[in-house]
Amino acid sequence: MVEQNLDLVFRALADPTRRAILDRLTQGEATVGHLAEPFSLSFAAVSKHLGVLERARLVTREARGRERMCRINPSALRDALAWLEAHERFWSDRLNALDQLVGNDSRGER
Amino acid sequence: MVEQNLDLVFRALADPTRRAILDRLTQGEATVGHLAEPFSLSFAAVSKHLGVLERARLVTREARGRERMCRINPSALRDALAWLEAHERFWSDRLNALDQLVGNDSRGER
DNA sequence: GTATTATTCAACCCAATGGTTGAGCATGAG
DNA sequence: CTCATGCTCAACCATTGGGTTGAATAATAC
Repeated sequence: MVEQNLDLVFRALADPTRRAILDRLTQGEATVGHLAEPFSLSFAAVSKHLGVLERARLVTREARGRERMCRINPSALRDALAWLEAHERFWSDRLNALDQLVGNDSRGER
Repeated sequence: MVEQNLDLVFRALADPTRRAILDRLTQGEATVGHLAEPFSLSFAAVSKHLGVLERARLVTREARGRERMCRINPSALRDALAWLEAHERFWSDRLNALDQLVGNDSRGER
């Protein structure tokens, strides 16, 4: 997994519209038009967002007639998850250690 | 956990310098100057990066004498992890289902 | 007190982002 | 064939982002 991929993936995830699109796509594939509906955005804007997701390899677009079917790209997801899991594991350990150090259960506090 | 926090966290993670800083901080707290060393960047640039990480609540800076000690912020981390874990779990399930559907083990392929 | 060190702030530059609109291009419908 | 549909592309605009430099602040060293 290349460092640069992480840039693209995290940047892609940093936008609420794009996260909403991803959420929507977890319910199944959808056309660009269908994906655009919920947003008060121009068609082209949504198309651009899909471009960002596609470049991050989080989504694939496939021409189907004159429509474009979009779906989540599993293999790319694994790369991102690998990084996240590694850090999650490390940090979780560290957090537990910190909790003990502090001597209270500060989990979930804000 | 607010949507906007995710924006800040993911955006913060989208930069290789900032990820390197985080990696460095997992080995223990460090001053701004110490963190800046490995990079061929101005002091101010690193200070800015730390500002981004701080605003995302991934890092805290604490004045210690004339130095500023930086460390990873556990409680903020938990918020981000909650989101990541939820999606990881969902996607993992979906990926497994896809593997079975395709009828091969495509895990980790590129 | 003065000089030095550690860090931030402010102003600036340039490239990239997120948005718009309007034209362009296939494909499907009549 | 013609027209409408679905989508992308290109040009543009305003804002943000990452970087720089130089001045400002604050604590330590001498």
